[in-house]
Amino acid sequence: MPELPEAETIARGLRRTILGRRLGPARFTRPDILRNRGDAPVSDITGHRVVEVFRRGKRVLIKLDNDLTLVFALGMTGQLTVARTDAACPTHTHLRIALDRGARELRFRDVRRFGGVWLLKDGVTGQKSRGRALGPLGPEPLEIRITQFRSLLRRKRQIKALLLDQSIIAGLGNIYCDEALHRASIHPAARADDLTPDQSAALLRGIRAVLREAIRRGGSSISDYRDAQGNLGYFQHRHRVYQRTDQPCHRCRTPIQRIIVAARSTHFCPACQPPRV
DNA sequence: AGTAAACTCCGGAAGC
DNA sequence: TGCTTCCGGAGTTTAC
Repeated sequence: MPELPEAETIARGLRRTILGRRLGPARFTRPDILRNRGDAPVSDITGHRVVEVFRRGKRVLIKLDNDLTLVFALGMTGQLTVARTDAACPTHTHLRIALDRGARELRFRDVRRFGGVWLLKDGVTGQKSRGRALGPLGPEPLEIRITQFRSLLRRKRQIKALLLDQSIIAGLGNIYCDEALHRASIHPAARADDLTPDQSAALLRGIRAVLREAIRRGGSSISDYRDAQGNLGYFQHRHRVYQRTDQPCHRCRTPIQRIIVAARSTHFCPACQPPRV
């Protein structure tokens, strides 16, 4: 499921393929995949150039030269790809935007439709209308400082629930939460405000390390994830706990356990990540 | 107020 | 073959 590294990989791929290109008309196969109404008619993107492609949290943003920004939330099964227009179009493709006078197109596909598209006016910094497209969104884990991170942890909630909360810190989902907590040797159900300063620092290091390595390997393809070229990621082969139930911990050989934390399936090593100090 | 849990969306996979 | 159940990102609702 697309989290920060997958969104980053897609954004980088799109930057290579559509930056500076002019968009043609958009065609919605599922009009309700456009989640906002009234910011601007979709026809306003036609004929405008892509001036910026970037990521915020788990979302991919495409900014145009007329200050309109397309925001893509990938949900669980979202795919954002560039393909030749004459190539077979898979089912559940909800939006197609022509490129290069129609030779190629940008395709948004989302089998379960937990994702969506927003068209925002005045860019993203124009705060006003961004509404559900982006906010409320916490700071970026790859940019946050340790003092700020520690202050985010001053709550009684379970640490994993906190990390999953996009309004606290942006971009982490189930996979990278589990992986980061394992790297930091912290139990996923530990109370955030029980972590020692050393544990908090280890956790931020774990988050950064796992995100950077996942980005380097093009993200994790668990079910539907593909990059902008339609390729699989490679990081799923490097997972140390996620979906490794009953397999040996890479550090101590203890079988990885699966429990439910924050209503999410949660994988951890009972020896390396003890419940209490 | 802060936190947690339940419910909603959706469709594919797995189990019976 | 045909049910039923599970899963999950994220918003909303309900309950402590």
